Amino acid sequence: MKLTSKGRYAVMALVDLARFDNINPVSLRDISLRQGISLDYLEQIFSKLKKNEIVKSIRGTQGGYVLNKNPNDIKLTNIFHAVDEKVKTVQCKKESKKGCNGKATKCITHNLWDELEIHINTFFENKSLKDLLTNNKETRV
Amino acid sequence: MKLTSKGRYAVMALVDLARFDNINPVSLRDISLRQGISLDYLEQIFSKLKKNEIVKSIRGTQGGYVLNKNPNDIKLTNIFHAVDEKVKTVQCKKESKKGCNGKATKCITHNLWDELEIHINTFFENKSLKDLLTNNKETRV
DNA sequence: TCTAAACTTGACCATTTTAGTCAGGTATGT
DNA sequence: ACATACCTGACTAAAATGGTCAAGTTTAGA
Ligand code: FES
Ligand code: FES
Repeated sequence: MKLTSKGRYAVMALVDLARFDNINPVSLRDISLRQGISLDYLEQIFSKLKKNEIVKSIRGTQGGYVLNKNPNDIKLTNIFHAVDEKVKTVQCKKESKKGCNGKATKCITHNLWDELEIHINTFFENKSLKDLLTNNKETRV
Repeated sequence: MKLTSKGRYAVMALVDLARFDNINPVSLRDISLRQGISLDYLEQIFSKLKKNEIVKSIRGTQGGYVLNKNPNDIKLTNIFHAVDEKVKTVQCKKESKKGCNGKATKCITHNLWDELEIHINTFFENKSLKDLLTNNKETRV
């Protein structure tokens, strides 16, 4: 169980973006420099964030990206979903009656993974970009 | 974020083992057949479980594996730790003062990943093998 | 109008991880 | 003796990861 850097970078970059978003759009080059993330990689990530309407782009000189929603309305769930960072704990298809072992019944640990998935998603749903802006906040779920 | 099948199988196999453990040791071959896990792979996994004193082995004919502790005392944490399934959310070294970006300060999302790690580990610590034995139990953390 | 900044797209790739397999062992109950 | 079952280490195909590279298009500003 781990977190890939695509999701990690996406959140990082959005926090950075939210901070500097006040007046002008923020260029990826700036984010790249401030956060130490490869520019080319950022472009891939923001392409997805844009498709999912989390950010808007402004082309041309002085262009950049802008949040497309209120930081309070951007949940971590949305971000992860946008960059295909999937919290996948069950192995089987959820709709299917079949188990992950190909047998006709769900495996003996199915319920466990399902619970875990809920547990993690709850965390992500309760956390918005705004929560991350105030740096030293104590948040317990 | 995902779960690898090594950890998944370990839990599966241990639940199976706990169920059939009453009188005789349980052979990996049986677990392999019942759960649809490759025997060779199971051997790797049980080798680690044994090193971590979660199971005991009994060699020879009619041999097999036996739990080394009360199911109530085997937490998911222990199992995952045994098979090197790591819940690693922060990227940086925890002890180090350096951030994941190599800079002198922790990155702007460090606290978030740290909270997440705690959140997940809490789940694993509160869940024992015994909890998994009664199949249709409702457990909410 | 020209140019540089910045977004856009898609192909490409090296490395690492995963999920095993294979080939040999060794111990032991019957 | 011999079958059963544990034990160990080496090996590997396939997928995921974490990028890079190249070739655009758009637009503000000089
Ligand atoms: S995870 Fe759903 S059947 Fe095994
Ligand atoms: S995760 Fe700890 S500094 Fe980035």
